[in-house]
This record gives sequence, C-alpha cells and structure tokens, in this order.
Amino acid sequence: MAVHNSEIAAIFDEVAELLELEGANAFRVRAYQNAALTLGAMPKSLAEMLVRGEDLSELPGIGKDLAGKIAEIVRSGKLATLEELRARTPPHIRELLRIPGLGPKRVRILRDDLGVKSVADLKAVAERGLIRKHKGFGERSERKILAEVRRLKGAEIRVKWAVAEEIARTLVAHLMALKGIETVEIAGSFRRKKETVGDLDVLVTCASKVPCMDHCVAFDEVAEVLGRGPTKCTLRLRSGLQVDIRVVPAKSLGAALHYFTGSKAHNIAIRKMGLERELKINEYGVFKGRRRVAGATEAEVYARVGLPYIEPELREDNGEIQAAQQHRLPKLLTLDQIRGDLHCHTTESDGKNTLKEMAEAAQARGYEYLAICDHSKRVAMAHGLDAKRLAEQIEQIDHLNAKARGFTLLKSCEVDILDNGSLDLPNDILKELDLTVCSIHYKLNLPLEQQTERILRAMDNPFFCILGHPTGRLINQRHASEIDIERIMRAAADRACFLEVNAQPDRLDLSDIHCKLAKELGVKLVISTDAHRASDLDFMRFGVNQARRGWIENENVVNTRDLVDLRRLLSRACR
DNA sequence: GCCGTTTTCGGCCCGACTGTTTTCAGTCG
Repeated sequence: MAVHNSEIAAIFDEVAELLELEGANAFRVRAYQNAALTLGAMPKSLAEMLVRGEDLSELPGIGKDLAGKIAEIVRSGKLATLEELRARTPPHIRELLRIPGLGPKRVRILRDDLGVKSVADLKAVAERGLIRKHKGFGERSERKILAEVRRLKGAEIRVKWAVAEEIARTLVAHLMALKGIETVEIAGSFRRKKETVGDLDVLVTCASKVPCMDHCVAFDEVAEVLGRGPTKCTLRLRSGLQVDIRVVPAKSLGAALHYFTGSKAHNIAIRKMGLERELKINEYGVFKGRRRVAGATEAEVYARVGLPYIEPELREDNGEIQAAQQHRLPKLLTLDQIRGDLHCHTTESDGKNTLKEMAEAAQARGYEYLAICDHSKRVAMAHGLDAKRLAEQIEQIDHLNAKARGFTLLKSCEVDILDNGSLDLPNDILKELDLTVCSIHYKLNLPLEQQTERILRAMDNPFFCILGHPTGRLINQRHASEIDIERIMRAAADRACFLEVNAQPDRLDLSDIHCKLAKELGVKLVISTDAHRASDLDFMRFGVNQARRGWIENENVVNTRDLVDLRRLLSRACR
C-alpha cells in the first residue's frame, strides 16, 4: 500500500526528536523538522512522484540524503536511521518532551542522572523530591513538572478554531474594557485560521502607565497565571486554552503582528530575505543597523523586503513568498462572495427547523438560493427519506418557490453512498432534483482501494453532483477515511462533479491541503454548512476560512455563482 | 542535513522569560 506523505513526515519528526535527545547538531535536527513540515504540507503524493521518476531533491529543504531516505520509506515502509535511533533510546522518552518546561537538554539530564525513562518515572522522582536537589533544577521546577505531569492526562491540546473564536471574543472584550488600551489583536495560528489552535497569541497596545498586566490576569476565565513579566504574561484559562499576551509599542505593532502571526517557517523565510538586504527583522520592527526603518504596519514590513502584503492564511512558507515575488498571489475568496448554501437539513430528517424556517434564515443572510438536502433512507437514525417522502418534499418546495421572490429553494438530497458504491435512492427520483450531495456515513474504515472504488463507482452515476464531507474525518475525534483523494479529484474533474468543503466546525472537510490540491487539479469546490438548524448557516465563515488557507478564489467555488450560472454548472454535472 | 551570483565549507532567526544563580543556560514561540 502506498505510503502517505503524513507518514513520512511523522518518521522525520520522530528522527528529529530522537536526534535532539541525543544532543545531535541542532541544524541537522532542524533539517529533519523542516523536511517534515514541507512533506506534511505537500498535496502531491511523494510515493507517486517517485513512481513517475521525479527528483525529490528539488523540493525545498530536501537534499540528496533526505531524498534517499524518502525513497527508502516508500520502498520499505521503514527508515533504518529511525530504527537505529529507537534501538538506542528508551521507548517512552519522547513523551517527556511534551511537558512544558522540559526540552532535550533537561530530559537528558533527568535520564542520565536520575534514570527517568518515561512520564511515570518522572512523576515518581518528582514526588520523592529528587529533582529539586539536582543542579540546574530547583523546588519550583519540580513543582511545575509535577503539575504538568498531572495535567497531561487526558488533556486535549489543540482546540477547534470555532471554539477558540468564542474564547477570543470574550477575551478581546475584557481587554478593550480597560481605559487606555488602544488595540487588541489576536495573532498566531488563530489569525492564520488554522482548523485547530494550540494557544492564543494576543498583542496589545496601550498608553504608558496603564496597568495592563494587572488587567490581563484579572480576566475572569483565568485558571492559572503561568508567567508574568512587565510586557508579557502567560495564562491558562478554565477551558484549558493557553493565552500569551504581549504589550507592544504602537510603532512596532505591524512588526509584532507579523512576528507572532507566523508561521514560523514563513517568518524565517522573510527574515532571511531581510538579511539579504542587510535588514534585521524582529518583533519590534525592521532595522538597518540600529535605525528602525519600518514596523508600524505589516504592509511596511513586507514592502521592506520587496513584497506585497501576504494574507495571514497563506503564511506557511508553502509557495506564498514565491507567488508574491511573481505578483501571482491568489485573490482569496471572501464570505460576501458566497451566494447560497448547498447543503442543509430540515425537520424532515434530523434537522431542527422546518423547510420554511430554513428558507427564511437563508434569505435573511442575503442568499439567492438554498439547497435542501435531507438524508436518504439508509440513514435510518436520522429518519432518512425514501423516494415517496422525497417526492412529497419536492412538491412542498415547488409550492414555496412559487410564492418566493428573488430567492429559490433548490431540490436536493444527501444521498447515501452504499457499501458497493450504488446510491441509496433510484435514479427515477434523483432526476427530479436540482442537485445531489452524495456522502458516506457507514463503513468509514474500509481499506483505501475499496473505499476509493466505492466513491468512484458512485460518481459514475449520472445524478452524482457533489461529494459531501469527502474524508469523513471529525477533528480530534475521528480520522479521515483512507481514500486516494487525488484519484477521486481527477475523476470528479472528468465527470464535472464537485467536492464539498463541509463548514461544520468539527468537520472542515476537505482540509486546506486538499483545497489547494483541488485547485491545482481544476476541480471546483462547493462550500456548504451542512446546517441542521437555522443558526448553523453561520458556519459558512469556517468553510471560507478553510478554503482561503487552500488558496481558493472566487472562481474555484460553485456557490459563488448566481442562480443562472449555478444551474448551468449543475446541468453539466447532473445529466 | 541543506544550501550556495556555489565549487567546498561555514552558516543556518531571534528575543523574552524563567529559574537558577550572581551572569546564564534552557525553553518557548
């Protein structure tokens, strides 16, 4: 079976960590880390590139050695270097690096001097008070380690973007309530709209002598103050989310925003460009010698290295800098370009609002159309529709449409893709619909080949329009199904079918990487909320965020079209 | 381990905070 890019990336990550624990050259470690980042973000399958005889050493950060190691992994599923490292290292020692405050050096000290080989060992020596006696550690370190070990159990590390947004909103409101605080910006992966967020990086500008830090730690959701200095504090909120707040001078806000928005890889690349121009770029500004030459806005920072402004969602050092240099940055999709939603449910299946209520909610959001996609009968738990009930719903929709002005309900159904790739309703009834969303809800963990064939077979049905939540993953809960996404996308392009970006905050399926791949392969996307209640229609912004991270533009998305164009696109799909 | 107005080896992003020690190493982002 073909090795996934993510598996190769995971192997390189592990090599990097084990090398780090052995005290290897830090730049060698970084080479593996960089390679893992590059490979993990690549939409194209490395295994297939090798089959086609492409030269992997042309990839950024991949030289002759790592190209050879990738080939070894693809060929054998293993890497000898890693096996050797593992043989020399206690199996659970990597877990120790997950504990905040412990890096490779201190882990080595603990292992060599106290025989700590796992988190359990660590807990034991900490409880016996052995760590505090050690050079370089003290009582506070020991207490902190113990607290972290206890917290580690069952802790969910990264929260979904939508959850972080809620928290961010209340935090910003709290901070802005203090007189003298001028601006509050959330940077970090939150600003880049990553699907999950590890912590919130907050930047504040304020008038001098404002008791800003006092105000920060007084936020009523703070569970613990992890650190506090004159310009920075680190908090853990009751939700478990960590927050870093920094006060920066207004003249440095742009530089700080750039610095703390990241990604790390993007920043390193930009700073390197600065160095080539003899500029030092840090969170305080852009400096020529000791003279500050920019820093108040991000656009200034970019301008100093000869680049146009780059949207935060693109900042992954994944081609955006080259695109900016060549003036071919994408004009990213915006929420107001979406003209309608092509996937929602009603009380007829498992939705909470009626057909009429959903229609009104869509109109209230300024949409031109809304597709009603209740489940088909296979999804019995959701009271899925059979042909007869669907026919009745079609009649109701015709009735409502006859009275509506400037708004159209589209007749659709979320048709289950059955085990053998056939659709859950007969074509006799599907042909009466404006479109179909075809999805898998059962047997999500078939082997790759079988799952892929199942979808391709479904796609052969002339009434297949849109593949709903294509991988079936649930963030932090369920892995993506094993499918050959590239093959499915090529097939969709051939058949004028579309793939959904499901905007449910726990789905966000397709991923950003898949969105980018779809664009490259010329497959059009549909961004839909899969709303089960009227208020869920507001999930659209999460789907747009995801698409933006995937470089998606207006023209790549089907539901940015007006109804006439939409029907034209669909008629080609639903012959 | 990668990279190079590249040719054989030196450089590879940078500052705040912490806990320890008393001038700094380690960690983090």
